[in-house]
Amino acid sequence: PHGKPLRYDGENLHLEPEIEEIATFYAAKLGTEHAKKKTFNQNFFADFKRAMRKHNSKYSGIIKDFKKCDFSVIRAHLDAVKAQQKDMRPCERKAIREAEAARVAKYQVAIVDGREEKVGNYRVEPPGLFLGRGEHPLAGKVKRRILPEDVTINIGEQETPPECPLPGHRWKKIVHEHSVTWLAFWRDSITSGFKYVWLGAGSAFKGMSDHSKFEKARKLHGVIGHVRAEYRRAWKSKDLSEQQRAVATYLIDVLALRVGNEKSEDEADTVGCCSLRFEHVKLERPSTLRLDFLGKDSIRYVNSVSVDPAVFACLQRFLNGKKNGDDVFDLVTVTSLNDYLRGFMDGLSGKVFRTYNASVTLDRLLQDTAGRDRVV
DNA sequence: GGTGGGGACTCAGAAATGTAGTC
DNA sequence: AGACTACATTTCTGAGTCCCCAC
Repeated sequence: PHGKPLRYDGENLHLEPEIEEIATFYAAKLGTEHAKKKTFNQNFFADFKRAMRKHNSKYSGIIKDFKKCDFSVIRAHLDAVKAQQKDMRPCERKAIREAEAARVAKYQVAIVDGREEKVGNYRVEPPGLFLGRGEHPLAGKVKRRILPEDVTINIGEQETPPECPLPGHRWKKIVHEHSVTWLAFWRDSITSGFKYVWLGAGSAFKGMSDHSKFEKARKLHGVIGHVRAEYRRAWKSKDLSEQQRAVATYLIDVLALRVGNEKSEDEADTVGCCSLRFEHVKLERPSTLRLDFLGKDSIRYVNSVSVDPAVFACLQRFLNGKKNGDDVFDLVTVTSLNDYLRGFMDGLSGKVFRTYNASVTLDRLLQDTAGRDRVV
């Protein structure tokens, strides 16, 4: 606790440590795009008030209006701490950095099947405000502190589990899973999703996995002709769901779209191929498809492509009678699409097309530059 | 068979940190 | 030598994919 007050309606309020910490999370985000968003501020303030009630804060009945909260004293303190670090002499800063590196060194490696491997993320995520990308409904919520009691450790039966770093605490569970590659996991307090500790990208597990990914893409090269012939045929199918599946496959193949799984209400509204809706698609005669949607990470995708006339006719049928909010591919699910793709080749799924597409593109660019005295 | 949640993995943008060049 | 800065690299963690299994 730094003891710096929150200014509220012109008064200095010295918050209890737990409350002060949350106020400090917000102060750290002042001036960022996050703190300009309504959802972010609303979620933060709701959690801030909830924390005050939970800790029986004496300010619980006082702090009621977000607009009267002024975090600038706390922010000034954070800025001062940063400036102080910056003002340190380089040799001093270096010494601190080296001491910290020595302290964490033992957490950065793991022995796997007798080999020493680098660990990727060896720290749990610290508490703070959930940021999220785009218009995330949960942005600004307080992400709680992860304690040893939240963490499951995966280690060999014969090995001594790592010592719990917090005195008086213990790990949630010690397991010996041989079919997975994670070293530890906990659940995220905001999304309730899994958060894992993995080995580094250079580890054997990650390397083998990457290798098999590219081998799969290479294998797709062998059957892509068959896949294409098959989906072209299915554009003319009498079965509308088959038509939809064939057009979706075409878009994934030609435009390298992501498959587009369903998302829940408490996530940002983003889409991929199978979740495209009426409002994301425009058809322009004679045969231009115009796509405009928010994809992964709420990155906008805008593209106009000339498509096969048969695809254009299919899309006209799919959109017929639909309105905003309706799925373009209402008869296709990601599961059904991947089941269909697996019929062509073991392990084939929508994702493989993106790896394949990128690999073919890189290969072509390398061919194009070959022989021309260029560094690539 | 369709659906829905659990679970484990990759992908990827933002933020933090490091480095090299210039004054 | 140090400050300043632009650019590169690394870290962090949120956002996807996909498979499994129960109902």
